[in-house]
Amino acid sequence: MQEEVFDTGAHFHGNADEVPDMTDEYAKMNRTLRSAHVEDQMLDYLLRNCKPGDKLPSEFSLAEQFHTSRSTIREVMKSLAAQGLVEIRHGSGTYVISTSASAPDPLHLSGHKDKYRLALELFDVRLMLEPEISAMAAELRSDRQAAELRRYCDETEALYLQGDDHTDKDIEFHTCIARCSGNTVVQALIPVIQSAISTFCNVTQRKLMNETIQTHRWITNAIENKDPIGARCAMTAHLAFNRDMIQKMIRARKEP
Amino acid sequence: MQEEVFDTGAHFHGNADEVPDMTDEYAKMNRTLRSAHVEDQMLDYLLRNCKPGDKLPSEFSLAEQFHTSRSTIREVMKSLAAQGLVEIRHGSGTYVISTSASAPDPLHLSGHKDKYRLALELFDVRLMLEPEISAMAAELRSDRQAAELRRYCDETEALYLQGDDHTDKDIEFHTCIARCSGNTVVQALIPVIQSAISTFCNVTQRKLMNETIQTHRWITNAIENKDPIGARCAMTAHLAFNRDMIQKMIRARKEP
DNA sequence: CTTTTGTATATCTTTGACAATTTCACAGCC
DNA sequence: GGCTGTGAAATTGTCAAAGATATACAAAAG
Repeated sequence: MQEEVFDTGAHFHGNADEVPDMTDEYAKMNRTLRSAHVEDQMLDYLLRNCKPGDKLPSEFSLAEQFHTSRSTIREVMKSLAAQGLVEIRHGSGTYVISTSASAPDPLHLSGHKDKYRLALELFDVRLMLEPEISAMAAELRSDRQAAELRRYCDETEALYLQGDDHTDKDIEFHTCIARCSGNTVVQALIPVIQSAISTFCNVTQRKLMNETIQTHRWITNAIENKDPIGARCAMTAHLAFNRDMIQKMIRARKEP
Repeated sequence: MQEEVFDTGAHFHGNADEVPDMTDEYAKMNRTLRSAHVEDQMLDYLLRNCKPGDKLPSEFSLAEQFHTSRSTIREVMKSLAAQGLVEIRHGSGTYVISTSASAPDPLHLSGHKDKYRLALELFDVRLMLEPEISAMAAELRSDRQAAELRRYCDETEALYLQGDDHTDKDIEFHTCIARCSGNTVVQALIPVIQSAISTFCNVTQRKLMNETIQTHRWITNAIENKDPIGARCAMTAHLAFNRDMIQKMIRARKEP
């Protein structure tokens, strides 16, 4: 009773003679390997719609939904399992372990002495990367990605109103922008940097959330309107505001 | 010709202390999954007997040596690839990336499909980070650091005149600038990015070295003169030149 | 209620075949 | 000689089908 939860982008499979040439979206991808594409989509889905503990559809079912073979699905799953994202239980099924694809501390930032200063440096790096990335995202985004960003805004606000922690959603939002930009390096970098901020520094404050929600919408609007300069400005403002917050915390701790 | 390099523990060598023939008994006794066992052995072998760059036997050959099927081998390889230990190249073979469990590829960039595009993305990231870092370095450098930069320039030129590879010195030079800036995050990031370029992309060309040496001196002079804007410009020019080189290589490969 | 049994479902493994890609030697040309 | 392209060989990628093995769950037996 597993519904079609995955949007494989490859519907309209009525003709059994031959898959013409994938689909419009596939055609854009320059003939990349099937498994890599499936893995990307799977990763997208895991990061977006899954909670730890969730059970994935069976391999057979996944193979059908992705219009591929069980072997391919198995190899993708093995890869995801090796990355610690899912766990495969023989005879039972495949389960989501974690929805953040980040290793604990790949850059060895944990040994830093002054956590405020580390936070400042991390925000400096973000200020170099993310405004530019946002501009690129505004130019290159797909319609589906724009909708995704908007959804993250809504979900973050919902978590805020509930009083829950929105750190993970925040990371996903910024990672999604990196994904829109098409730059896979930044895409890998953002979650590492951001989770380092939340893990080692813990400088989030509740009064920041309001700003976060508002500015995230601002950024989203700019990207949706394909306005690169606007996106760059909004992202710069967002990060600068947060950096200033930390700067003030440092001063407050040192002066009095 | 690939010899029998793997001791699968499942041969009929007649070692009494060693496990007796258990080609079929593995599953029964150990209860561990076949693929997990093969992966363990493979990992053992990689960590002990392999150097980065080594080519592994073909999947078919491995399947024979481990008394298993190609599918199982493939799944093991997918898992190892996801851990950044090996790289699988379609039509070519499987190659060792790293022999240490410590991540030399913490961002998992090795699995990228198109190495030219990856190089481009890496340079894009450097273009976001390093000009700014250079400007900071120009303001914050110490006298000893300036001398250090100058020494790197000399050493790089010496290597060039000898005809040796100067990749490592190049990485040290840029890392040193990051150190001057005081930002430890960028300092950790630069070597990762730059070694990824030289490891996964291998787009260095001898005619680039001349430009490298000249521009490195330009950058060094600006930092020495405490000229932030000059340092930013020089670094931008340096990276932009290299990025353009790659862009041309991509065009050359696609157009004809 | 507890234990056993049976059944359905899921993953694991094997086998065989073919497609896609890369590599390399070799012939042909300037 | 040096360059080019062409085709065979090697290698990974994908697909399909079948049986083996492990788990989950419900029904039956004690």
